Amino acid sequence: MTRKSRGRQKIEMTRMSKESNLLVTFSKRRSGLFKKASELCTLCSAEIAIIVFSPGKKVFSFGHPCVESIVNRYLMKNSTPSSSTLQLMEAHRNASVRELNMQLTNMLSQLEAEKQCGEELSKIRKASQGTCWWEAPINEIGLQELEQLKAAMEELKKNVANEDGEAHWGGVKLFAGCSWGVEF
Amino acid sequence: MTRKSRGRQKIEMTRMSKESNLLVTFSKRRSGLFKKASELCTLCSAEIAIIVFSPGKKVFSFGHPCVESIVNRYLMKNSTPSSSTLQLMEAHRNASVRELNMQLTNMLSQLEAEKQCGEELSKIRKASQGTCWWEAPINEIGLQELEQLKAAMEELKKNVANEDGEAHWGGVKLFAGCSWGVEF
DNA sequence: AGGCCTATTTATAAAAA
DNA sequence: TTTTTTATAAATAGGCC
Repeated sequence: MTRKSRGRQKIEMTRMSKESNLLVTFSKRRSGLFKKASELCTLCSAEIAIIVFSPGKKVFSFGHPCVESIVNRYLMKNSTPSSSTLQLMEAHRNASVRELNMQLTNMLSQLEAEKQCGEELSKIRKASQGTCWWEAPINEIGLQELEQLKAAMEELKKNVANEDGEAHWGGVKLFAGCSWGVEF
Repeated sequence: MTRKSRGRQKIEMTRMSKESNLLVTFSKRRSGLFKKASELCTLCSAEIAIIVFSPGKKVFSFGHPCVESIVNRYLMKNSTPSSSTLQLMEAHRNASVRELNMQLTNMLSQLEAEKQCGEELSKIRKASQGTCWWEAPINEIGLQELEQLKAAMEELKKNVANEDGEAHWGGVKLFAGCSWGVEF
């Protein structure tokens, strides 16, 4: 009787040369991997997440109890301000930061206008001091605080515009941008 | 001759009852799982990340080329505004959002002061219109824009204070908070 | 892709080191 | 804990549907 098959053959542990073989092996071994994972989960009460990108960039995943919860727990443990964990957040917020930057530019011109407005008021009040009976008392602190606000926002604008992704303001890291999406 | 061992025995696929056995099996099968994963990577040019939490909550991971890059790619693909992917970002930014809220409160009082300042100016200008030779021309647009800015910031403040984690402003999602950390 | 088959290679349970 | 041993259970390469 002729052998129906030579049975399982030993293979060299390098990238498989035949693309057709590679595809079928990928499929078989991927399911084997997921099976091993699920066995480890049930036998030992382990929690496992597996993410696989195929040679064709398709994504497969296994998770017990689910991928997200395990990945989040993992990222929580490993998150430090400068770690690459933040890269995801950066990517998600980049558009938002640009938006914020634009809004800040708008706010700055608004505040510039307000400052000039305040200066006019100051001039007028000085010039007319004690001469106009109708002049109400005005809080002197307004202009001073406005100056501080303007300086602070200019600092913020400069830092947000930095390209190193580590903007600071007064020694405090700017942790995330915000998209305001308002038209003044 | 007496058998030295009965060899590998079939086991039931449920949580192992003997804790000592469970520990040994976890260790062996975990390394077996990681070996299978690395073989799949080399044979098929796959990219794999595995995160394992042991029964004792210790974390083990395998990644080729590295866990972070694969997890990030996975999260990118699966991120939708309402998905639990955002929970991580939420957690990272919650403190920052509180800070932002505080800053906005400060800015609002600043702007309130500026608005009153502008109103005083308006009054004064109206009252002294054409009567004071030293009055410089003042840009009327300042106050109007200030009103808009104030309304917009109040809206933002209200939305940032929302606890559903989905603040909006003018229909645009607030995608991330920002910690300014400035003292006015 | 997803099963089935067979012969063979691998993984591993149990015990001991 | 990891490693070794032994004997056996599982996984799988290469076919073929």
